[in-house]
Amino acid sequence: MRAIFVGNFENDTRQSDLERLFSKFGKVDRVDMKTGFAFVYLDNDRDAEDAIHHLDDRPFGYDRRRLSVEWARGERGRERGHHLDGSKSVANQRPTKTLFVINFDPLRTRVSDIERHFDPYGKVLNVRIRRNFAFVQFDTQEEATKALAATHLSKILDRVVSVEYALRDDDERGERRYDSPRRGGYGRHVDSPYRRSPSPVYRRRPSPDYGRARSPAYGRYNGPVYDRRRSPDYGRNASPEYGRYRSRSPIRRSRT
DNA sequence: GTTGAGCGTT
Repeated sequence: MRAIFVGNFENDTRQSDLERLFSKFGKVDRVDMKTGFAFVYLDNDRDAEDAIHHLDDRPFGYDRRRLSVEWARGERGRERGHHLDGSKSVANQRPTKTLFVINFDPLRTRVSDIERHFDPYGKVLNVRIRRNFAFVQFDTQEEATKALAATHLSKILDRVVSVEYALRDDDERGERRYDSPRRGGYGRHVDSPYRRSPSPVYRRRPSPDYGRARSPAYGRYNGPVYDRRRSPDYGRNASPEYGRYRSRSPIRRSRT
């Protein structure tokens, strides 16, 4: 089952919209909704071909933008056993009571939604959303494990989510941080004459800052973006300058 | 125009 790439739909297009659209051509296995594009899986590749032929370049949605529909490029789009759970296939080894949840709709999903979603599987102690992912902490490992099994690839607000064990359990979070400056002596790697990191740590992908206001530059305005329909202002245009890296200009002024 | 976001701070 190959993945079909779908692009150029409106930003408020939902997974179910695509599901509905593609289901006319065959059984939809799943839709992996990303931002601005999505991957659709039809059980039958023949049906997929069919869908591609019929849907590519076809006006869709309120704005009647022309969809881009084609076979997904890249390895992940090809057959290769499908660990296409959206995960990096290197899910976490070590079970933790805190689960890492990703791929929900970062704009609409709230803590309460996630909480409600995981609640049936145990006592949820804490839910935190950060950017495009969330952490759900359970009281016990059993609950967490059970919850993971039950919710991985389940839908939250219409989006299929990936659930994994978090790298760090909420419990064990940085107890060692500012514990006490130089106690014991596990700081042998810190006393180098150089600063911690001399070179600017390359940020990983410039992942969008969901939840936070991304200064202009995120999402080009192809025209009026406020009258799409619905509420013109979700309140996220506030905070004009959220970034500290506001001045990326060469004002490095090496201390003189 | 777009091809798979990935581990957090009180």
